[in-house]
Amino acid sequence: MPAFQTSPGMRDILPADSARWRRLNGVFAEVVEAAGYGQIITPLLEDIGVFTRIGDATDVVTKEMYAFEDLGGRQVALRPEMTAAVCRSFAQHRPTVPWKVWYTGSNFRYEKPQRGRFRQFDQVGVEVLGVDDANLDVEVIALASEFFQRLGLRRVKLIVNSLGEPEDRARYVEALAEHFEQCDLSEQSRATLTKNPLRVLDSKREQDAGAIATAPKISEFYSAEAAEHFATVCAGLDRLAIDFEVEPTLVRGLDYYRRTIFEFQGATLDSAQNALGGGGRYDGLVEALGGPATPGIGFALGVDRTLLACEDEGVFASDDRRLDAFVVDVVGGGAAVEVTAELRAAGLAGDRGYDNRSMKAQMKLANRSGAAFALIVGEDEDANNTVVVKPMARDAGEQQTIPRTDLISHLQHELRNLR
RNA sequence: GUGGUCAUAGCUCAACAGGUAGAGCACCAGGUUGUGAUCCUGGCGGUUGGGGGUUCAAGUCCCCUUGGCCACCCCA
Repeated sequence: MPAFQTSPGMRDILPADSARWRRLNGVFAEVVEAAGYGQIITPLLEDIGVFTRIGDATDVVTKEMYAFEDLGGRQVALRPEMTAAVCRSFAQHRPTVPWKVWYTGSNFRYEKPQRGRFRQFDQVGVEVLGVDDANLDVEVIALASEFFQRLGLRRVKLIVNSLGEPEDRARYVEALAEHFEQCDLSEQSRATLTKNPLRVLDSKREQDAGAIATAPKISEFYSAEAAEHFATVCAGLDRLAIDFEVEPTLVRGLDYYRRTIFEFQGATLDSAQNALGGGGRYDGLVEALGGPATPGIGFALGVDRTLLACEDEGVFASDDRRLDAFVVDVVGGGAAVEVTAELRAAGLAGDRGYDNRSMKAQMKLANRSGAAFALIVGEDEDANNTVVVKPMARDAGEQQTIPRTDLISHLQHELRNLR
């Protein structure tokens, strides 16, 4: 019963998990940097208008924002997503296009937490501004796909769809509303219908299944350009041998999407929150934020959910931390301080015991640390300028007494033999 | 926001129909006066999430509250 604990939906990522966290970020950075993307770091806090001005009617911006007035009287919000912030940045700095950026960081949404859903959650993602080419859509989807592959995930399902041009989408929404009006929808879907008919397609309730199955299809409303754009995307994915399914009911959450949209689902995730990530085109978003008319596309992947999927697929088999050496300081003198510093200066990973604890206690620490060698500094060693080097592995041979001057080169030699 | 469910030691969990809280793991120490991982012995550790009520007596029953989990919703 601690006096304080993390606020609901927020948590500490402790060392055991943060290593995986770092690995995921590392893999992502490798994949996207190799494709010409540069990292962008934007503030956690933005003018609230960055998120509201785009006219999004979703819960994300209407009900779930951490919004408040700062001490200067500005209306601000913790970012609930990254895309709008990146577009704001584009409109502010007007970089030359194509502008290809990637990011990693936290977002905030005031939702009720459950498995795979937190109030502070991390995403990695990319955004590209200023390119209309459908082949870019292919590239962006391929990058996410490559990232999952590189992580070691095998059972990630890709679904894609196109919402058509804005006019196509508008006509479709109208037709959809008309259709659903005549159906016996669930109460919740009826409420959704008045806000955004598209999202009724997302309903998982059985009562709505029939109405959704008989609903008009977006593909019937595509203009020639939209149809061609989408066909190019599908052909490109085929060409790269990326498995995907066209899912006509995929609409994605945020309202600003146009044309290509896609989502990655964890096939193994036994959870309601199985969307690992998704994205799409949002031509028009930059303009809505006061910039020039600029096409855009991107995706965001949930770090927590991707890590859950990794867990389920057993991707991280062995990730225990390993030290090269652990210094056991029996005399509590300066020798151990020097030895530890020399280790680290030589680029070896080393820790040590403190508080003059018994040799036995410190050996236990050495064992627990996973160090390859224990370096014992006792009375004799301190007096003779030597260190006992003891291999910790079960069958790694006898310990040796080594002169301090030879310690580092001896260790480096021994470590090489271990690998 | 709605619904369900749960809350006991640092962790995982016990405690018959209300009788005054226990185990494993972890941690610490000793067995081994300079040596871990095994083994043995011992130790530390809890106002049973918080508050109120019923009762001679509440971890156990009732109410409120806080938090976790799961689902709806929403979405990553």
